[in-house]
Amino acid sequence: MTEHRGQGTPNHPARVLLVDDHPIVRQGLGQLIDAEPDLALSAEAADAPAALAAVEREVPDLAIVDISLAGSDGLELVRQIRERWPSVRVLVLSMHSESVYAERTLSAGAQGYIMKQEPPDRILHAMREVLRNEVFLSDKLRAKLLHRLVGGGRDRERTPIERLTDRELTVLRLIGAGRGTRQIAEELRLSVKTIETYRENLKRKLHLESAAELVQYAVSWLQEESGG
Amino acid sequence: MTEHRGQGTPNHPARVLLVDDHPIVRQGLGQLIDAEPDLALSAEAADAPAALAAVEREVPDLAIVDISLAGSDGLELVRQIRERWPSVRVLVLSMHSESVYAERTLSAGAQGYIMKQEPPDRILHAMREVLRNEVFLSDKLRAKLLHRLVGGGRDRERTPIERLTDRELTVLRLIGAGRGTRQIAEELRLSVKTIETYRENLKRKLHLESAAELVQYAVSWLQEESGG
DNA sequence: TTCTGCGTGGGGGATTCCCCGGTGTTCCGA
DNA sequence: TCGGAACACCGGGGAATCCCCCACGCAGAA
Repeated sequence: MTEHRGQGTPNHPARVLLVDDHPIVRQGLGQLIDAEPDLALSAEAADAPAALAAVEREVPDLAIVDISLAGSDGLELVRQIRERWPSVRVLVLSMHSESVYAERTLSAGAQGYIMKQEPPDRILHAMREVLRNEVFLSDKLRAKLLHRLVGGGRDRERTPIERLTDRELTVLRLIGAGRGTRQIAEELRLSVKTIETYRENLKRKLHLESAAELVQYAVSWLQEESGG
Repeated sequence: MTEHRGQGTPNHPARVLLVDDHPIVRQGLGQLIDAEPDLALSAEAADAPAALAAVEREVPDLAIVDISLAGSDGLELVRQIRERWPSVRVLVLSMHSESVYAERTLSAGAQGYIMKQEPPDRILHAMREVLRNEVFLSDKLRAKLLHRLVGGGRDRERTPIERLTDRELTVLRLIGAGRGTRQIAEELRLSVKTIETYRENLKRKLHLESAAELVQYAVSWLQEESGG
């Protein structure tokens, strides 16, 4: 087996780029990385343009990206990094609960998703897993995805959104637009019961646990759709 | 003039308590404080109960509190600290834009408000100002508050969000995070009926027509809050 | 044909929505 | 010092919904 760049041996520590708009978070992560002999801080960036410039300049082994960057979209940054520098692995660090964002970050090209609430040693573990070319996810999320593979035949490469029916997609848009069940039924000239069925199907297919989470998902998905 | 405790002389460094639910942020702030001879890290806490226990045990000179603690309300924590230990000064550290939260934190008893987007030396400066018994705010916010005192027309220039009650704002955040009514009631240890009342008030104050619109509003508001 | 997915609808209990009402406290101005 | 807001909290009750089941017809695929 040929040698991989950035495997993180003590002789050649893996070079890490931090992308977060909070200086304190960068400081905390930087210290965390400095204390590890197999990791080295390559550069820091506070926004997407600076991050892309740093990637171009440094071509790090790993980029840790906060998806809720000020102004622009962290997801789009992940997409651009992975598209133009496939060798740069990406670990997404977020303060949001994984139910809404984790799958999107993976389909944007990230190799891992971890929350800021996690303890430092777990974050280090996530970084090393991603550097070893493994995918890092919480056990809960991993179970979700595995469960899908077992049941699903050829659908595994499709994003959850793409597995939705036309009608389900229409209903999802209307939910994201702030419409209630009865209102959707009237607009589509369908029974309220039918809309309820679609909402159930949406919850199941998108792995959401409640109607509240469904609306949250729909609104943020719709914003991402129309906003970039 | 008698000597004040915790003035932060090199002989008696000011003792600082960190309250934040993100370990990385605590690490970054902790390192920041350790590097300063006039400041000393007293304790850390990840949630409100642990913070209150730490205050009781340590009685620090300064508490740095993140208002968006997981689940419960950081504002309420500030209130309780200031009520029971008036000698403990509080600096609120937040990722949210100051226009919404800064005034509330001041009237809850905090002596300062600073955003996580600020550079570390400015955060240190804010800590020292508060320890010197000065109020720390950004110039912009300081001007805004003065302007409000001069001009009598108070509510005219206030955004609908700024007219919300503290509790209403907390509930709005939880709605935007995808929580249902029952879940919010459990997290805040209140009756379901109380949460229903807050939702009604939110709808009325934000000029929304239905629960669906309220959730839509809450989700998109929270996204632009945490992203900009 | 049989099977599977899709669009459509229903039953029924639990929960929420949405309007009404109330209490107790705090704070502020007359 | 005496209202009178504003705020936090809670309840009743009927309508609407959520959320778990199920069913039917129809198209295309196996």
